[in-house]
Amino acid sequence: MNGRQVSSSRARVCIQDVARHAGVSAMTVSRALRQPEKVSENLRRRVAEAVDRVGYLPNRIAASLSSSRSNVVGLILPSLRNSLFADTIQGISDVLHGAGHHLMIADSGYGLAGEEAAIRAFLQQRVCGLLLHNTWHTDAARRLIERVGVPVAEIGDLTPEPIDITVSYSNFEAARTMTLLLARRGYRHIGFVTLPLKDNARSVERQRGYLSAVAECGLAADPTLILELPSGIGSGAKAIDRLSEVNPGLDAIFFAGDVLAVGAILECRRRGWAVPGRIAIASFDDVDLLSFTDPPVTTVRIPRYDIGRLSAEAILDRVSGRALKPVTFDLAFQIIERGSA
Amino acid sequence: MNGRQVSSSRARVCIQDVARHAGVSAMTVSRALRQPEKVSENLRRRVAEAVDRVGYLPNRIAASLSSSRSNVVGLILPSLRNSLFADTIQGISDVLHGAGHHLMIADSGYGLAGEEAAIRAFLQQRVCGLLLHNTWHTDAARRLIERVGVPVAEIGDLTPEPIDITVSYSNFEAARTMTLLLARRGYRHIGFVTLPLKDNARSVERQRGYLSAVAECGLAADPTLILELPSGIGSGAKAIDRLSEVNPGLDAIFFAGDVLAVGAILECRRRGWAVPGRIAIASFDDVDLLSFTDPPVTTVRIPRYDIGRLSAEAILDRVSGRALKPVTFDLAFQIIERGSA
DNA sequence: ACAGCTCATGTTATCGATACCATCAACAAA
DNA sequence: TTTGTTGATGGTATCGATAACATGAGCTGT
Repeated sequence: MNGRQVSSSRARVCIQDVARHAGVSAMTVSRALRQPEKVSENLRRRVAEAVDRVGYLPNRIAASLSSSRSNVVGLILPSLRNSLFADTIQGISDVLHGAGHHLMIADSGYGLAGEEAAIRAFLQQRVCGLLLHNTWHTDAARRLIERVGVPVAEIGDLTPEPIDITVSYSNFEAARTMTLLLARRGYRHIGFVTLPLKDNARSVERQRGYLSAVAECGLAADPTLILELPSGIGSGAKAIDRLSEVNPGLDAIFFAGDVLAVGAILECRRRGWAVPGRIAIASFDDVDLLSFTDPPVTTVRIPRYDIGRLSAEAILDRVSGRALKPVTFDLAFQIIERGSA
Repeated sequence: MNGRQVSSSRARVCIQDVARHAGVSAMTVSRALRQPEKVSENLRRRVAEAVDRVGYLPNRIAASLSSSRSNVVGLILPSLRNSLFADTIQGISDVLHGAGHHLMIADSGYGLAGEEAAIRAFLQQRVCGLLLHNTWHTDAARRLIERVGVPVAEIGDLTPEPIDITVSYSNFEAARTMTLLLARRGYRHIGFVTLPLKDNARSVERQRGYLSAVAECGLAADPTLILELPSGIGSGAKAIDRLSEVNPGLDAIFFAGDVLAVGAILECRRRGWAVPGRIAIASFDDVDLLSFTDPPVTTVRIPRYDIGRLSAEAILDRVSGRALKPVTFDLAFQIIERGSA
């Protein structure tokens, strides 16, 4: 007897104890719980009884080790603070929990190195799938994932070099489409405000979309029309300030993310500028607030909940062997035309 | 040889393989990785080399089972969609990941039964600690937690019957204080808008705080001044509508949560009502938007990030044995006086 | 020079469940 | 009656790491 330390107070109940109480073997208990249809009616009842008599809580850690099968999916986001991710998380969670799986969350701190660290940590936890919001990754991260062979879904953007599954929309097309809309409406000096570009494929793609549209329309690609600002409402006001100062002819601004546009609307009102009379405003991401401002803001709506739901489903399909090959879901974004442009 | 199915393609590397390559025992590898100071300089190097030659990823599942120690903390929120929780999650995550721990998240769907299910699931995953936003729980949930003996921190409110650790602020006092402020400012017909009360201790406490303040000031506890509405900006406008219709004398509204107040501000502007001239508005939770509206909104600021940080720290202290007893952190809320009241 | 220590490393049993195979009863087919 | 088949249950090795103890080399002090 190799008496390993056992915290005496709380008696850990294991499957053996249940087996004893039910007068069967551990194996049978395991089966009765996981494949009730495989055991006799009678046994099923006896086991169920024993389970709650002794207060048995199956040990998923042991089950995972034994079956080399995990029921945890890891999600890595740039930041947990950004409320835009909330819908996606809910979509993921709804699917996973509905299927008896669990969700682990980490943030990359908006950095590739941070993402790699999180991936490594999750692989050590033996997650059965990974959901990555980033589409840029370090080489080491890609190698790790490939070597382990874990299913991965990238959900932040469509990408030319997917690791595996992709469930997203085209940031490029979304930004391009919105810019074209502004041009079609007759705006000729369209400012563009982007969130930080560093390590952020989505921001870069949106900017490319803007530039592409501008070129298509034969408008000047004036670098003074572009501004990179940190997230937050305050940045909206700052953008109005800076862009209009340098570009007197400015007649529209496309805010490529977050709640920037709300700040801009408020700032315009403060200045007494008519929107869209004096300046038009467009946004990215349909935060519900945008429909309540005066005027309500024209924006790109992203199917965030669905991205979460579908990506989780794709991962589960892979985990369960129902699907085997990489797939790409190109979810449609939607332009919501409101009064601001 | 009991050939268990092994997916042949991806060779799982285990500690034994590292040991072989380094010419030492598995135990030594384990030590070299976890307690480098316990092995010779020389070995440390050889093991490190072997680790990345063979591409070893420690299996935390096996480690947990073997040591009966987990490095995963479970967090249960009423909903993942609510962006108010984002700061708290970030606080928790920062602490946990800084200590090599992980975060599992589930939502209770704003229901006690949902919470119990999530707790049970997390205990099966053998989390080393639980963070609960609710302070109301089913009896079964309380029994489960007690029997397992896992450290728990309740973070949504201070409570007279804590399970264990509490890290929060007093919803009652916060609401009471704000209501008193309004009364002191001379408002006599103070409306109160609450989020749904069902299964939600926080909402109930806030309402109690309001009622307590109203009573203290000798104002009438008029039930027509109280309105229960679902979350969302739209509810703000609806509240203005309904309350002012029934109560012509209404001179202030205290919105006890979420972004309700923003909707109200926007609605007032639409109606051309002066704030606070025609009606004063106060809010709960300092969403940054509230400081950008016109007028900016007087509100209660909750130290959400700190709640996350401190609760995670408290759990880790308990897990590591540094702390043993239940504690309560009563974090101060803060009244932010702005122009709306 | 030898008991007594310390420090580095190895051996073995174990955590709790599951995969795989063995077994055995009941029953159908020949 | 015998063989084959099906269905229910049990036995044993195993997943991959770690705790606890064992070992053995090098060192100290008297």
